[in-house]
Amino acid sequence: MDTYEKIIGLAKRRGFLWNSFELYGGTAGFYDYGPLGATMKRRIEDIWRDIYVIGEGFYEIETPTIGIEPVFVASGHVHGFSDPMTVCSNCDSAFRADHLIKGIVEVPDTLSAPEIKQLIDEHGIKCPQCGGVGTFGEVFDFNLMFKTTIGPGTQRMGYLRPETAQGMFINFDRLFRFYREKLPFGVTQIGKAYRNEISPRQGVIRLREFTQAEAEIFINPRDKNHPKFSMVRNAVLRCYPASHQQNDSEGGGDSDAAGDDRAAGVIELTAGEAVDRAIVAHEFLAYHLVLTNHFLVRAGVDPARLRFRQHQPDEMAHYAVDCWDAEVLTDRFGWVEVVGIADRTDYDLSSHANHSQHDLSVVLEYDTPKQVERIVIKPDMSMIGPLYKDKAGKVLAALKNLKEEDLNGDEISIKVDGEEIRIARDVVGYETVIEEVRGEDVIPHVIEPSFGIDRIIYAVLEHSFAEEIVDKETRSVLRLPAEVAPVQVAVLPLLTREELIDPSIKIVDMLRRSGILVSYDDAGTIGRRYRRNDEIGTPFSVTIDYDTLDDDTVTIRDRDSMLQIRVQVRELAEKVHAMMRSGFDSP
RNA sequence: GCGCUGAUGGUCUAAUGGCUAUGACUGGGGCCUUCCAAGCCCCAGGUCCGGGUUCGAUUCCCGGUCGGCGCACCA
Repeated sequence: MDTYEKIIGLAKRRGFLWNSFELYGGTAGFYDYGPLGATMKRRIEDIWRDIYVIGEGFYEIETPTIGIEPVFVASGHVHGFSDPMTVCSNCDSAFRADHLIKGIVEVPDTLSAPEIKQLIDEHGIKCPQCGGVGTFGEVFDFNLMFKTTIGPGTQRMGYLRPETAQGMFINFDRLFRFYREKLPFGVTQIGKAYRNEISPRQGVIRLREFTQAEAEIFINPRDKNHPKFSMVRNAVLRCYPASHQQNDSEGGGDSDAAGDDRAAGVIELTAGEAVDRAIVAHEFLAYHLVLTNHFLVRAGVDPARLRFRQHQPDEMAHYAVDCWDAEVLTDRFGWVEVVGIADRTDYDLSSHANHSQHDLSVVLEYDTPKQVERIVIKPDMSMIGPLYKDKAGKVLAALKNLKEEDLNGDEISIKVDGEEIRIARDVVGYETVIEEVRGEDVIPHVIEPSFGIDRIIYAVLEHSFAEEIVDKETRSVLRLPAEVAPVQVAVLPLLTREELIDPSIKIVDMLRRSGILVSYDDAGTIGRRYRRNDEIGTPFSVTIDYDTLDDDTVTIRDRDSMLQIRVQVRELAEKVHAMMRSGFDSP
């Protein structure tokens, strides 16, 4: 049994993760979070909020999970998020149609489905599976977005969002005002996204409905330095730069098997070095690599099984400047992407500006207004008007665009509708004025860290899972950080006796009132109950014994060391809170 | 989506063309028990779905669903 099986088995048995719709036979690509899973997920999301919403001041917004068609036309998902496919009628194998004609056309992306089909037929493409010629059926587009209709009738198309990002981009102008028209600012969203995967497998690693936590940070394209970079300059990152990935068969490599040397190309360096040596494109991106690293480790990812892999140039979206994936090492799937951190430039805002016909540029005010010398051209319209009649308007516009150097000589040459027109110099007057320019129009660039919460939860489960031999028995333990454990304290009467149960119940109430997630368990022997709690990652167990009745003390038992300390009941809540922050207080 | 393969209590598993479908673990109740899955008694719980063959199907056949592996896919 490999680790994946153990984790999924444990998660199923103990109420972390269940296959959805199991009562009706189940459906691939959907998972339910059970009581412990949902609690753990919420707590991981809260760590994320603590870092991004509170720590960075990036407010969280909430936008619909259904989007209208124009949004996804602008984002490129309607056209780009689908793949042309075709099926061989002989062996029923399905193929990417554009891949079949790769050797024939340079850019198959631009072709329509019928055009691809025609090329396949003309060139007698063989089926890679069975070798059949002329066996391919029609080429059809398979779009990975779930489609629906909005309102009665079927007129208006809607799509379930394939990412949460677009909801933030299309609110840019509102957000910019909210943040009082200053760059940089950030906004976040945690929510569901949907992709109708062709063949989802690998359990929770590839889902049709999943949770994303995304931040969109709008920055000044002229200044990608980060105001707080000095605070993270010395933070160490495990980087796997594109230039070190040559030996990998594929840049992606997220699910290729084995390979113990995969760490070979990984280098450890500080964020400062990464920027100084131009390994990471700029400070803003490096700052967010560090922040991502903080978050993942705090959530319970093993730092030794975490790396930042840079996208290869051909792997990156064409508009992106630089892109890094946080990857975690898993037992069965190898390195798996859990976070993508990209500089998306002005691609999204420009595209929405074009498609929506709304200007999304902002004025960047200079610190001090610049004095700019400018010439103002003053043509004599009483001459030009009668001379050029219906063309006069265009002539005027062309003249206004002239530069000072164009005004030398006796004649001025302009082009109107491709025709050269010469105008006597003395018809056009001009003067030089000093203007105050307060700023310039720019479209902000976007830094986007995008987190796959479900994958992170799986990674945390796997990385915190351990089996150890204690007294010849195997002890399964989830070494979850106290901050993410779905049960923080188990309260256990040493024996199932009324005189111990009564004070135990009182202690449960007391701890719960102080905000601790408590479970109470009096079934079976004390050892069995410790093991049960080890398996779900409960960091501390409080045991009530006969000494409790005498001197009002209880023991606190530490999940990881299995050691115990004795504390006064009146100090218990405070001690537990302290230990959840800074670890078990060893005897 | 294609090919191969599997599916029996919550979990793991045995067996079978007809008989009360096996066992372990877990779970519930009780006895015992003064700190790391001890023991004893009792209880609950199962043949993935649909169709076919058959007097009779959990078992054989076909289709579906789900899982695993390989191929393809993973903006």
